[in-house]
Amino acid sequence: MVDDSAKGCILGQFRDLSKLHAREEALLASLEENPQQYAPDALLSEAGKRSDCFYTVISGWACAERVLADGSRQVLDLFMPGQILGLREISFHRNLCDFRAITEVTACPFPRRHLTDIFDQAPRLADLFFLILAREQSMLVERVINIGRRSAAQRLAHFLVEIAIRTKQTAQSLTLPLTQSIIGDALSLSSVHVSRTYQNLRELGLIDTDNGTVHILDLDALIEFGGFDRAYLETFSDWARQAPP
Amino acid sequence: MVDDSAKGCILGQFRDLSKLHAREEALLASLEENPQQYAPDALLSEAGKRSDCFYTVISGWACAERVLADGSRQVLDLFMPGQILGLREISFHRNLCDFRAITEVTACPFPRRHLTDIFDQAPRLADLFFLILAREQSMLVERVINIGRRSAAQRLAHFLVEIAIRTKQTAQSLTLPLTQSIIGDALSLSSVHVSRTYQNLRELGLIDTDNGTVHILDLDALIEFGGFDRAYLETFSDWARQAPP
DNA sequence: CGTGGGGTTGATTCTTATCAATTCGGGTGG
DNA sequence: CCACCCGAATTGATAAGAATCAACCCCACG
Repeated sequence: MVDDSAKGCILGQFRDLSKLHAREEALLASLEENPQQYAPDALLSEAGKRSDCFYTVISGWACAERVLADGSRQVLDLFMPGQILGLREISFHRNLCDFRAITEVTACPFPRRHLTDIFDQAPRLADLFFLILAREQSMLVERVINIGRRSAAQRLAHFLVEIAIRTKQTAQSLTLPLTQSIIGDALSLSSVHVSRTYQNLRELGLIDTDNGTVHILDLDALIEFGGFDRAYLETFSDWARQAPP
Repeated sequence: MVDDSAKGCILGQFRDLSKLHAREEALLASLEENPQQYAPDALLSEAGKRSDCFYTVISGWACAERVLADGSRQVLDLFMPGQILGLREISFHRNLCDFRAITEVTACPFPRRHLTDIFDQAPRLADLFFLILAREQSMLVERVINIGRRSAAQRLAHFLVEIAIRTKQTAQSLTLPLTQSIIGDALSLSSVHVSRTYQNLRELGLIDTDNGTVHILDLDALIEFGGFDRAYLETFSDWARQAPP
């Protein structure tokens, strides 16, 4: 169980992975000392620019995106409260993609160097960051498969299930602050086709929609239909060094 | 410059990232003590199975793939000598995808636990593994963009450039031990369409092919055409703790 | 009341998949 | 050395899925 104090901060996902010491929790909390506000559509960080920050998302939704030469856009990840944004960029001294606020966002930037300090002071947290990075990678793998191998309807079904599980809105009604255009850019579909595909899923009796909320009528059927496999979000290994007593 | 002793072992990519101590090099070398042979098409490791190994590839090509319920296949990564295979699976106790030899492969399995030992004994190597994982993730991002947003011809162009750069076959002729069917599964195209697309690129004067080797007639044009950006393979940050003197 | 962004609908076009037949090339066995 | 075989590559014909273009609706907001 994640207690309430972990809402809207990154402790939650770390606690999912391992029991933490007070000192480790304090170190993680130190990443969230400098909250900033970002308006919808604002860039937290821009492709091609030198960047030496990560961000933790406190509230709101953000995304990683890449805009191609022809103006088309691919949304690469969605970030929700409690997630770390920009980790993968650490390998490079220039950003490879944009990070953009979707809704009003509160996020805490912290310098890359801070992460090495943390690794120094709590080597075991390095393991956990490693796990988190690996898990993000698995989500990208699902994205490749979703975009590469599934029909529009399956893609959307898979996407909705992923969001439902990630936001723990297991109940039927799912609030998405996403326009169909953003969903299209995430699933490599045109916004027009997202609209038709919603209709399609409604006709199949899998979901119902009204105005920004999606009602999942039959979660199991949606999971089945979208070829969704919970494994990549839920079953974690016990690799990582244990906390000393 | 990478000296010859780093050919076919993972030292090469670590040295690209940072200067290493003899002790660190010895630790890395300890990952490559147990070479195994795999026939073409053999599975190193299978989706859904419990797994607690990584592999370093010594020779030959391998891939990560996922086979869907309907029998279609998505190739997720290609692995060449000197690369580490299976890192991302560390988050999970079951494999999320297959790892398969494409050619005859020599690879060294080593247990996950070994990695924590290394992190204990050389914390700075943890940073470098972190960087490598992040870089792999960036390659996946390019894959998403390639599959999601580019035409078949651009995809193939991008793919060929990536392979050329990764294998350092900068010269015009590029040897690929890949059937068009595998290329199709990697680019989310049918094998038939890969054939037509090759033809397309030949007509554009960008490449020429004969029997498993591709001649890149105009690398710059191919890069331009495929929308390729070297950044994700080449410019690395200097994050990571420095070697103590 | 206008205005504008998001969503819906219809008509058409484009890209790529699919299916089927044929060719090519390397390896094998007689 | 030749006949055969098999997997890979090519070619052609057709079909499906999604993009694009354009019009229109709805509604929140000034």
